[in-house]
Amino acid sequence: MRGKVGPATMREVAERAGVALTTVSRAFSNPDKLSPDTLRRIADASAELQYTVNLSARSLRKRSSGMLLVLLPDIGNPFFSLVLKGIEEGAREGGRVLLIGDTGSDATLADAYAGQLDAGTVDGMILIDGRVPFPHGSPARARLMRAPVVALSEHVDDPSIPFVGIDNRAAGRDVAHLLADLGHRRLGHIAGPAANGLTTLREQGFAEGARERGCDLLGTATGDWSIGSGQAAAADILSWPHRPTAIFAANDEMAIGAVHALAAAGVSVPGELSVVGFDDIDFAAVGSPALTTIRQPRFAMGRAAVEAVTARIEGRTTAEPARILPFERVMRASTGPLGSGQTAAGRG
Amino acid sequence: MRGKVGPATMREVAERAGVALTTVSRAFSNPDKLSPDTLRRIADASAELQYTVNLSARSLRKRSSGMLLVLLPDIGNPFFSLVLKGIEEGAREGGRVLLIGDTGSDATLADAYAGQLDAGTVDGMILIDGRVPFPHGSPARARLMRAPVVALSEHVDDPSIPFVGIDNRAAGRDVAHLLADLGHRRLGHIAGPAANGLTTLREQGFAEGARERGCDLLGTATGDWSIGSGQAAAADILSWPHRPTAIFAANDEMAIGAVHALAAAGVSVPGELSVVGFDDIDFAAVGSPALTTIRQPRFAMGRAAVEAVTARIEGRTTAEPARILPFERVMRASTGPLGSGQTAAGRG
DNA sequence: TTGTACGCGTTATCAG
DNA sequence: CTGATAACGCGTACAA
Repeated sequence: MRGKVGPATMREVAERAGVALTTVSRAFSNPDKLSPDTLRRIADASAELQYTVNLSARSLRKRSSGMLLVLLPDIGNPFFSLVLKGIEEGAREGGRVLLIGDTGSDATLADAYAGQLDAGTVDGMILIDGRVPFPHGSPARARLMRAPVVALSEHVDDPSIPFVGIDNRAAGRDVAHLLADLGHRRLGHIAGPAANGLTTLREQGFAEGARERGCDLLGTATGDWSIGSGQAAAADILSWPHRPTAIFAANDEMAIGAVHALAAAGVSVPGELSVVGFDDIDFAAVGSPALTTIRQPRFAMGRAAVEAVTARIEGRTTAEPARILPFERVMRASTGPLGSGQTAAGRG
Repeated sequence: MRGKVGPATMREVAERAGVALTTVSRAFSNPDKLSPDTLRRIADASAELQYTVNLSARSLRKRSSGMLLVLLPDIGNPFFSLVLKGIEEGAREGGRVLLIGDTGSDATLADAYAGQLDAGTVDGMILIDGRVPFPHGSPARARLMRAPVVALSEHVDDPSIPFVGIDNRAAGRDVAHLLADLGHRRLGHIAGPAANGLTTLREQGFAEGARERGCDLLGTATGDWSIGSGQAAAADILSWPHRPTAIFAANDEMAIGAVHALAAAGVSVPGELSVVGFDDIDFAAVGSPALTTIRQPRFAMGRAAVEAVTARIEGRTTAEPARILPFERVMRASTGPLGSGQTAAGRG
């Protein structure tokens, strides 16, 4: 007498619709090959039973799950929000769903997540944390390399994995040029964490651009992308024997933290010190002063990344090794020409 | 001659380790019940083959997947970042993984995601978008109600679903009291989208608190939680015939937008107008002026929510109908006593 | 166009 | 403590 508990199965739908199990299965994969009448009966039966395909079973059978795994270092970083929206939208259009792994930059954890790909639980993987799971040379790594994987935003050390993102080095150079064009000659940098690929590229580019324009890169303070680390870095910079007239923070959060610390220390921005950020997150536009920054096409990056994995999943050979998207200068109020503000205490 | 392609299976591990398939299975679920020697051989074999359990198969068999589904309206909203971190951490500790569904507040989409729960693809669900999937009274809804589901941050219309979050009405009242204590009597409000439960609660609470202290709530401008909508709302408020001396924005982003628009319009904050936000996102602390706001314990909320679903999943009857966490006033520079700034142009 | 039969990789049950 | 065997729900040759 006890009724069934779980959701309906195909067999139940089949019985109710008066067709064979197979037919129901086909109704969900190859609807075109069924007679309209049969299809309708199945649709009705499914609706009445509120039937949903069991994804575990389908996935076991098809060796594919309709899931995309996204590995990122910190879901709390607002930079990722729009990127994820782009990925989400693209995945949805492709009928796939997102599994998000926040690795906290922990390799063991990342490997654990990646095991899902290896186990066939997910169809493809987007790496936003700059690291390829599994030790180089291991069988698991080898298998990973044959799977649909793309690196987003940050390069990974394996060149055979397609990359989607901007040219970070060029962007770093551009910041130096921008500052040089404003007349600045003494530059400072707030870098991201040392081991990070983005940190390196932006810093190298910045140094290169400075050199090209005959500017002095007075020094580099190291942060960890967070607002707080930007504040600390700014305090550090203020203690340097030779103070720069402009600083470039490798992301907006550190730039915002720096601006805040500078204001607290009574240093006017951009009057005494110009500040440039990176990413153009939403809050960059509404700070005071609003932040000059480099805009990354975050949403488009997300879309491009899904497109790339999807292509590989479906066997389309769009195997471009890299998809470099354009970045963009966004000039706002946190930068000004050299000496603009040194004269007076401020301009009201 | 063609080698196998996919990852190793239990059978292969079993063969290599010289044990039965069943034994390998047990090694991964009940390791305690195996002899150390057997366990070791299986461990070795697994390592050599880089074996990973196939989660689809396990999930099919166990009718549970080790996944938690999180439904949220907008992954781009920084409020969710820390909440998600809390959920993530809790899920991980429980050996579970996160499936994140960004519904964009779209009911159809939410239902599609929720179907996964129904199909047993996910073990539990955390609703952060204030809506229970599936029409009231439908079989699917009925099944959902028996599944481990909790509402986080925003109440849902079904009282039988446990809630985790703060008392938003009380928080709204508190803001009014806070402002009244500073001497303000003419208040304005920037509300969230009309259909939203959070909007209603905070607005009602604010109105209530204002009434209690004999303040006039001059009007309410409606936003959509975004920075831009806060800017627009502020512009609107400036056009009111009677201008308030303090406004409460229902979240920090709108508050930040408002402060920005106010500054652009030459209105000093808090000199001429005090502004209070809600949530205490990271950026609230580093704006200029830094934002007075109500802090929600975002991380703890996430943790509490996983704890609640996990309890239900594991059959522990911690079936509290609600888990109300404390909010906290955070006084910063965007509020000041009435009239503090009306006298002079500013205080250097 | 529709139905039959088998297997995907695991876990649970029951013996040994 | 260990092993054989039967499902779990679905997709896909193959046959009709």
